[in-house]
Amino acid sequence: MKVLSKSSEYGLRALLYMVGKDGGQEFVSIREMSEHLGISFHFLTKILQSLTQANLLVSYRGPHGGVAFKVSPAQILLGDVVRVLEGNDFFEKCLLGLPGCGELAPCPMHAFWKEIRGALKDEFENTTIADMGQKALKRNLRLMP
Amino acid sequence: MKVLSKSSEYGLRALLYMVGKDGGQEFVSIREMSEHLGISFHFLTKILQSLTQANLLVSYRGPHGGVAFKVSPAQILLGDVVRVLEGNDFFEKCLLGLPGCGELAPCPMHAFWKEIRGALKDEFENTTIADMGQKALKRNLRLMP
DNA sequence: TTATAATAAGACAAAATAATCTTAAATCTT
DNA sequence: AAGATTTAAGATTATTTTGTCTTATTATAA
Repeated sequence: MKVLSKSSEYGLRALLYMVGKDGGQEFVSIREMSEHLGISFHFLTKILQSLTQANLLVSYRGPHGGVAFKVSPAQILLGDVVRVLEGNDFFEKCLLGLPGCGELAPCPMHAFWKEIRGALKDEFENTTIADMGQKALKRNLRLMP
Repeated sequence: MKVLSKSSEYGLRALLYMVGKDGGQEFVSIREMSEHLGISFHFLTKILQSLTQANLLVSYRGPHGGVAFKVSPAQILLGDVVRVLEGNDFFEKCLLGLPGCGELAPCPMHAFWKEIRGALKDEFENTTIADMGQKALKRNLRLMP
């Protein structure tokens, strides 16, 4: 049951790392993150570039460069992140992959999938990176393999 | 939010088609299904082979051959199908993909993911192919694109 | 101003998933 | 017995996702 792509997994873990570091105030080196989190540096760079282009982060080159939050982590929803990294229809897809599935022409799974999918969407649309970061920090939760 | 692989999508759709056809009594041609459902014949064949090898279906070659339920569709859980087609750990995976994530060493998402994942597992472990097929038949629900 | 450190961008490669093709084996019909 | 039909099995190809490598660009610092 793989819900998120590697891009989303890595992107979220990186953002949580950033919050955990200093509350998300200053530039964090991508190299440093890639090493601490056990993620390929170049791959992570591309993921964070997407988040930069989506105006969630800002980046800075040169010594002491890295990425920092452009929008406060208290205003970035988990849903915002996955929508950037996986597309806007992330929470809309049919469980059986049928293109036109919806209230008008539901597939056999539609009724119950709607519930589950809705619950996840709800969580993702009401939880911020800061919320998760707080929790992670307080209880010292894992961010790496 | 793609939860199931194409194999599972196709496999479930095929089983639902079989139930819808005659209540799952007689052999249904894979060719016929592939055409009705808009799925590649050879790919579907391989998927149904897996379900046959897992003893959920039986197959028969030659004219009027095909596949039929070995176990009654009223005794096949949705969970059984996806476990065959995607592996036994289907309902156990960490949202962030961290290998050891669990109660002892939870990731920041663990608490809420456990809930959602549990709800889905619950549905899959308490809903049979026959249940879904009944519903589909009654309301004439879609099985193809 | 030169060397160094860092991200940006895009080409390239590897791996996993999805789809197709070919040949074999089993079964039925005539 | 011969031919047609159908699944079985495995090889091959295509596509998508994931990961790596190289070169450029920007910034700092000596």
